[in-house]
Amino acid sequence: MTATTRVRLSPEERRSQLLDLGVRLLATRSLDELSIDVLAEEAGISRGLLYHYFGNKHAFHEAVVRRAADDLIAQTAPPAQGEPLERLLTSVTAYVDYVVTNYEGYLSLVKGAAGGNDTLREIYDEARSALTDRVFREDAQGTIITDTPTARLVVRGWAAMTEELVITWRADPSGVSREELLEIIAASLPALVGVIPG
Amino acid sequence: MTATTRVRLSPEERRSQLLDLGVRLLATRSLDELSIDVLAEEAGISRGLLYHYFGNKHAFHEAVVRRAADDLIAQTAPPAQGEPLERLLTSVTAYVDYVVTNYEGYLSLVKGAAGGNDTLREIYDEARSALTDRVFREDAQGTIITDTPTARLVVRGWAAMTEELVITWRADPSGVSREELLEIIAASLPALVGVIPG
DNA sequence: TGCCGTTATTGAATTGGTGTCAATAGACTG
DNA sequence: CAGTCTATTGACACCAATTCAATAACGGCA
Repeated sequence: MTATTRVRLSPEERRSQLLDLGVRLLATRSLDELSIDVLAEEAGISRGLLYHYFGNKHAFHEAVVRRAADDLIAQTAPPAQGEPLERLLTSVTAYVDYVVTNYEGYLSLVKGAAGGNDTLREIYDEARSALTDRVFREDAQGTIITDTPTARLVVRGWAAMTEELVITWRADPSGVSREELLEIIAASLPALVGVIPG
Repeated sequence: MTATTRVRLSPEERRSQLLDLGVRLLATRSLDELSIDVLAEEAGISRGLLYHYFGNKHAFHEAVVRRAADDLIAQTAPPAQGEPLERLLTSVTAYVDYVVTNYEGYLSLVKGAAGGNDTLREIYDEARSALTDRVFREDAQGTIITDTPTARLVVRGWAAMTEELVITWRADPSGVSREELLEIIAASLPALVGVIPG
């Protein structure tokens, strides 16, 4: 068919192109439907080239997930200035909007990472931390929360809850406004922290 | 090797044997590592027989997940009697203990279902509902919570948080006792409900 | 402008697991 | 104890993952 002459790119360009395409395709299919065949076809290259760059399918999937996670992290960076609670709200808002906009792709990312191997889960965990730890890293005064094992556990739980809320809401927003959702998420953290025994 | 003569069982027996084995093997490997080859080998039957009973791998996986979910539901059934809050605590306790005991298998179930197709996710959702809806189904008076779209959303978020808490805690319980964990989970629901706007 | 070397890229062959199906052989029945 | 039903098998077709020796763009140099 497309008997075009082969195009030769620099390794960085090619690698980047393939990763971008991989992330983009996650909006249409799940991670494990993202086969070497499909990717090569869409990219207009041979399957062999993918192996040249990524070694095997798992490694390719890892690289794609990492790229997607980096996108997320970059777009939800909390502001450098402001009150802890205010920064929290800003960051959460960015997260909600990101998920709303990139819904299908985000779903593939989450499901793929959760169902995948340990490496995938680690990458995903890092992205989650970006949403939580960063906001409190500079909250050394403990305005919101003091750093204990229990507090860490609760914050982690809060992050899981937040993800579930946003995904569920985005799938069916009926009856709940974006502002209500944001309010619930932001107010939840102090409420949960208040529940810590001791 | 095992050149045993073939054994002929009734369809119900065989089916049940294969599902039990499938659930048991989830403690050792993930859902998609549970290949037809592995199962047939472990069961001492031919691959063809698995296809005879389940049609294809997906259907087999669904059946295994459903069986595992049924186990969970059965073992976390809330008591018929008692105050709503008390019943909640009992049910949550059963859930925590179930996860602690069947950790590896539960992980495979959760990851497999989350990463899988819609059918798998539905089965998994039902199991989650067993932990939440059942407790409140008879709470028609609204002692704990009134039934609104927002409340449903929050309860769903609470369930996701609970799962994350238990799994994370079980992986590394240092610094947090089982009783503290239970207290956090049980107290979280009223705390979260209190955060609902309006 | 045209040759040359480097290396990005290909495609054919191999491997491994999924799914199909006609043939085989337990167990029950008369 | 032969006959029937059907649980069970094993060989084969198929598709996706993976390997690797051969190929051909592109930049540099004459």
